[in-house]
Amino acid sequence: MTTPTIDDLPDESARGDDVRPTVANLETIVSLAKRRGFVFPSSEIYGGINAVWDYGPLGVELKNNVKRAWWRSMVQLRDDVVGLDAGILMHPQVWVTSGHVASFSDPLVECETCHRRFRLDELPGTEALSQTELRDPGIVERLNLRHPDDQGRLSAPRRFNLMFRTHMGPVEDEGAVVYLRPETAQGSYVNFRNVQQSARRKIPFGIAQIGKSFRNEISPGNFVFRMREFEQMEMQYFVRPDAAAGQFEAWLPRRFDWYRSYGVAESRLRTREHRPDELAHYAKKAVDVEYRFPFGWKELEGVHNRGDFDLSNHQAASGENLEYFDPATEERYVPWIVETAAGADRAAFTFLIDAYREEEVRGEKRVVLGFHPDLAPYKVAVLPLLKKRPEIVETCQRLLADLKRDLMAVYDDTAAIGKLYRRQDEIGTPWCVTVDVESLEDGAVTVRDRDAMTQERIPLEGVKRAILDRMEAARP
RNA sequence: GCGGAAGUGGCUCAGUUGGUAGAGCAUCACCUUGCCAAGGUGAGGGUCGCGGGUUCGAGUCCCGUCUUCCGCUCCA
Repeated sequence: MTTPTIDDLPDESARGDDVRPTVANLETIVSLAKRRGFVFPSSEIYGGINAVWDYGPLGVELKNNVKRAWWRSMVQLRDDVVGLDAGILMHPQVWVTSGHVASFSDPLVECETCHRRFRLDELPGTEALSQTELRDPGIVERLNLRHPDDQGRLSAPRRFNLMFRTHMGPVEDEGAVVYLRPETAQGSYVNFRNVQQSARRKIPFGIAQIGKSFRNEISPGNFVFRMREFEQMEMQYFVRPDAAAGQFEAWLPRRFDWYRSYGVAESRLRTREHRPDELAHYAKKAVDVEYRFPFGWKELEGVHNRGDFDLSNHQAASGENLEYFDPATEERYVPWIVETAAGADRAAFTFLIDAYREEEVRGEKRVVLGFHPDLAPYKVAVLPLLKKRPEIVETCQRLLADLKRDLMAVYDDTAAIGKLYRRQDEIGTPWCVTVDVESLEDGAVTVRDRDAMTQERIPLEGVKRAILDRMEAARP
């Protein structure tokens, strides 16, 4: 597979019709997710809590596999990116310096008559306003904005900060306020010098990080697409200032390609560049990789040129020197940063939706998940054709124990063979191994491939090798 | 957050003008069968999101609240 350049990527005008069947609606995938143990509503026995979801036995395998695949492509396979796991709690000054205390918020106005609150940018007459104008405290007065329903006077816009606050230590006063991080990136920035020196990296190099972030979103929703607690997979690439634009162009297609390489339909992927007025406060340029979800084209991952915004501000605020000295050219500069910011939950969600297939058998609709083998929760199921014969069950158990040493494997004997296969199809297990009466004679078993719908007799002792070889062959 | 819709066993739903809950699938057990959702018998599982009210009596009516979905909006 050749890596496309930025010009080869489909843009928002290229929204071709899918040839592959898609999930009819969100409810279908939500009920499948719950029925089979991928995702449950959080705290469900108490009525649930908004915008938090729990991963069940299969979901946690899927999400772990997604994170492992990302880490492999980003850290393991690259010489120029190293990993980091910074704390969720950071020094409060970090968020002042980063601009999140001031800017990471939505402007709200309150009606002085009915005391209801509105987003300023949703009021009639504010459509044309820029982000800067929306943050202007005098904007309501200047435009003489009123509550459309009762013509009540509106307060000046106040910001509703998207960061969760909590207290550090035993005293809950204002001086002890700390934030739950709204992005993992700042952990990489404040550790820039530590990582660069300890890992002896020369620019350009990157810091990769996977971890939880928290945003008190006003409008969460769409299942796990926008949650208040979510997991990010971010990579901060530190470059010479004059190399930032070129690195941006290089990273975007790599990230686009990553989703494709794990089986996401290219017709459901596209890129979209942010308009100047929708850029985040730190970004010079931003392009999203988007997926066509059942609820529309939505961002999967953002590639951002953050310039020297973060490091320069941290340098100024901390008084620490965060410049990089290039021994070859004897130059000294604050590096620019090209960031790739992906959502682990969104990625897992995408792979789940994109793996979804419906088949029709005898008028009955049934679901098959066609996960890439590296992402599938279980790689292989061991099934007895008859469970009456103890030797067959024992053979299954021995094989299972051997497979489990290297793979997620599962045994099931509580139904007829057709239903056992069916169950595995529904949770996306790529391979099934069936032990039958003949196996006791010839020491061979049937290996069934979900996608190819082929069956093959393989000697018992060669089964694990055969499956590992097939996984290796499918790996990007 | 605003506007609209909805919340009944794990899932999908039925439940007539209010009379103390049913089905299919799923799950489990046993019998039968033995390579692609098999058949039979049986079992478990719901104070109908939660709280209050009206009523002799509420899944069915009223109020509140929580949650989900669709739209607006926004980010990973």
